[in-house]
Amino acid sequence: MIILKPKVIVIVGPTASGKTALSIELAKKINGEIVSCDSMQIYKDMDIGSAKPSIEEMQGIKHYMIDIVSPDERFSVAEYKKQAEMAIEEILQKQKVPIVIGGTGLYADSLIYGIEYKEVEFDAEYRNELENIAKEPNGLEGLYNKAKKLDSVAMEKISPNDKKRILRVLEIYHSTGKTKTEMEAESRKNGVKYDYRVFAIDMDREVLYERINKRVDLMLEMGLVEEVENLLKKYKEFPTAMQGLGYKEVVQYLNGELTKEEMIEKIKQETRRYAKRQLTWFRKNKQTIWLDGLSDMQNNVSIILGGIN
RNA sequence: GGGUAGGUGGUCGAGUGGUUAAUGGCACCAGACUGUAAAUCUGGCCGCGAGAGCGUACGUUGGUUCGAAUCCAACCCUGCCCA
Repeated sequence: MIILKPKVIVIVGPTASGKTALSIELAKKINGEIVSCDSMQIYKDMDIGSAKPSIEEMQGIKHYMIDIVSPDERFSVAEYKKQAEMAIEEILQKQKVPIVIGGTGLYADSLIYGIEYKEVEFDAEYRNELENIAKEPNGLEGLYNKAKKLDSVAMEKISPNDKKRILRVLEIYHSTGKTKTEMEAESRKNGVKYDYRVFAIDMDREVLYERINKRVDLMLEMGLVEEVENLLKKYKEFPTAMQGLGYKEVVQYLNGELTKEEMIEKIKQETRRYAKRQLTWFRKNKQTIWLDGLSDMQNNVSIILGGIN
């Protein structure tokens, strides 16, 4: 007898494509609960800028993976994967349908492909050391070559300019004694735990960009600047949280590096570019069923219902 | 009205007689992506063509020249200064 893996619905899509509304509609219809897949909504006190769904919007549907870490803590995909799977398990135990929803492709893939992240200690001192070397003239080039000697396979895909990934290759080796390539091979060993059904929302690019622009204006009206001011007051450091779109620009504005108009334009522009990158990511998965964000929501719900049977 | 600086590809901005379809930045498009991912990086980017290539381009119209975005003339427009 074949044991079927439990079904898990995944809905991805660029910012401002209507994921929240669709997911809640769907959850109501199929007795589902929502697992957020968003690298910024995990942070507490970052509500407006991360477009977190409000209590009213949630309409009583339980949401997981929102407000789970403090902005002054370091977070990572590995952490996400672990906790999100626990959430999925919990929902399944309740005989409900897990709906993973969000725009962070890396996080979504960690679930969809069942990537197992082995323990890798974060060594702040080593990171620092590497950062300093990278700052020197030809420093990055040296690190690139060093990484290439360690793991030429991984480095084939990494540009000599890609500091972040070069550092990562070195860090992995530094703290585990294994290469990134070895780690990746191990990470896929266990296979996928659930029967993921992936849907992605797309929409006319121009309309999407319009919606993004409007949403940024709305965020400002809702008090994004005040939100950032409060964050800065409340927390001392932001190892990962301040990478969030909208947040770093407001900080620049508060520091006098940008005028208000420049800040607004920059947030809009960066958000548009981000949306484009998200779409690129989602296109990679050929199993994905695409939805048109501009078509009727009930229609999209039906497509999803059809896609999970 | 006088003087002066200028008008370059979607935009900003180099280029001052020929390897110039025109450096670069930005936007835009496409792509990559396994522990910072709303991050980081790569490629393309006048039109047509798979390509060789062809066509059209540096305010306008003429001119000089074997050859002009680059020199000359007139005109149009913009900024600044003086009236």
